[in-house]
Amino acid sequence: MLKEERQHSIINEVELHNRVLLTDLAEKLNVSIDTVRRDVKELDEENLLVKVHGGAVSLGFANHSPQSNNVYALDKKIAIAKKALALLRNNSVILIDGGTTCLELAKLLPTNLKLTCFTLSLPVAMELLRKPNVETIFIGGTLSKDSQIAMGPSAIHALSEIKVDYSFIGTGYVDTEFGLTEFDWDVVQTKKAVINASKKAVLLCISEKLNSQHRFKTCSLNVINTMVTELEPWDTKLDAFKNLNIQIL
Amino acid sequence: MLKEERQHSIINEVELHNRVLLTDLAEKLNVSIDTVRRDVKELDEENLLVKVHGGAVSLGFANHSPQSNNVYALDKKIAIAKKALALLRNNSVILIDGGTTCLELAKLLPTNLKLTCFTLSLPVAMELLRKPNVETIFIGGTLSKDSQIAMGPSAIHALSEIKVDYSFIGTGYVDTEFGLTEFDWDVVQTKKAVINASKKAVLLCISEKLNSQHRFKTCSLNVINTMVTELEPWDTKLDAFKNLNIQIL
DNA sequence: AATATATTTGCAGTAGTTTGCAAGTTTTGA
DNA sequence: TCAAAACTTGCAAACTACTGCAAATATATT
Repeated sequence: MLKEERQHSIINEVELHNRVLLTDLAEKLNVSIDTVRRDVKELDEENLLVKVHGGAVSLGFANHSPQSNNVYALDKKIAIAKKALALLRNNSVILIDGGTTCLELAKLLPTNLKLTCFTLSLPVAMELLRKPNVETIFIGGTLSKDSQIAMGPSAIHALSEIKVDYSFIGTGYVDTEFGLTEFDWDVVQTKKAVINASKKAVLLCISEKLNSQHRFKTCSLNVINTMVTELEPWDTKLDAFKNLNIQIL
Repeated sequence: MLKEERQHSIINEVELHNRVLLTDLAEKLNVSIDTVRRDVKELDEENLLVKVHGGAVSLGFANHSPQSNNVYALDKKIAIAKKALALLRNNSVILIDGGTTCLELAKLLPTNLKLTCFTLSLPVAMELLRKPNVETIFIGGTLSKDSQIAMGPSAIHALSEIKVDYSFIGTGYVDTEFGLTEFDWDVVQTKKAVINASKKAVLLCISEKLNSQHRFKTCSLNVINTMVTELEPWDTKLDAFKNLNIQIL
């Protein structure tokens, strides 16, 4: 096997799984660990990956800095996603909804966490495929052009046949009185089906959305088991939600 | 054997397999390794391949940066996709399979063409969402990490409930005797379901794949209605396929 | 056709790379 | 803090590359 081939495989492996161990590479490529070490060192010097102790990580993974994709309040959404991670256990069966906050959750799933993960969202699915220990199942349906989410009867029907441990959902608007509301009727129908398909529903929601409403209602707040915001639990903005028997993270 | 001839063989070999060893070339071409070395050096200087220690790699392969997703024989695949477009009419209901050739078809769909389009492939779905007049329906299922395609029982079941006008499919290997074959068993099961879900099946296939086989059979060539390659219809490589009642584009 | 000129090819010796191993040092995580 | 794992360095064996040269082949000229 040529050196170039080997290095190409290493790049592929790193890009696919975000990280890789030198020992695994050596075994897979049938060369000594020294050779792999030298290869990774060269690739690091060419800025094709980042070498770390014991292995290598992809460039995208190494850059913890918020990249080119400018998401509104990305730092808050990342904070929310990190908190939500605490709910996950090995071998959980979960569902991740669409939206930028849920996408951050998908991105931040640890590579060593074993999960079965359903989703309706194309971008979330793309991220989940990068996680070596996550089995990803896409709920099929008609795709919405702007939200990139599967919707419609077939998606709702597919959801009726599953029951996941946790679903992580976003919402357009949330309010103590009206609950979760949306601008779009189809989105509401799909989110209802998602909530029905889950033992526990976890709402991921930045504080800007608290106390806002729109025209179509997804559900009342009492069907939500856990709400995750970027705020500290004792923040006064959350007071109104604490009386509703919701776990607040 | 003329020098030109030999160098042409070397280029072919490198492009087809992405890499080649000087020792193998010397043996195959019945010349000394020095001669091959000089040939490869010249070809490298002409930027027709990249010489590396012990062999040579193709241009696309050499630049193993993950960002520039270099597709093998992209120009041929684009040519195939353009030909396949001729089959489409407004309001057709079609299915586009995964694979790089099918992805090119999705990219090249005219923005004014009205279609209902099913797919199992995440990258194809991403492209279809960019087309304003295409209604995209994703066939859900367990997503494969390397092919980024929905597979498994639920995908096969979802396929059993539809019948599209045309399905555009790729294949790993194709041969007049053995038909369409694949490396992967699950892929074969899914492709079978795709073909059953379509009134007409269109095979998109670069000429390099003609007359090659692998271990699992998708279907015989007689269930394929149309075959699209980058070759001219009168190319002799297609002669063997013309006796099989297949439309050739 | 015969000769001169240029190119190509294979060989041999030398120079340079790559690889795996071993000994010693550093980092990591409990 | 300690033990395990990972890293560094130097080295020898195997492999690959380059150089110059002579024989073989091709091309051009008379």
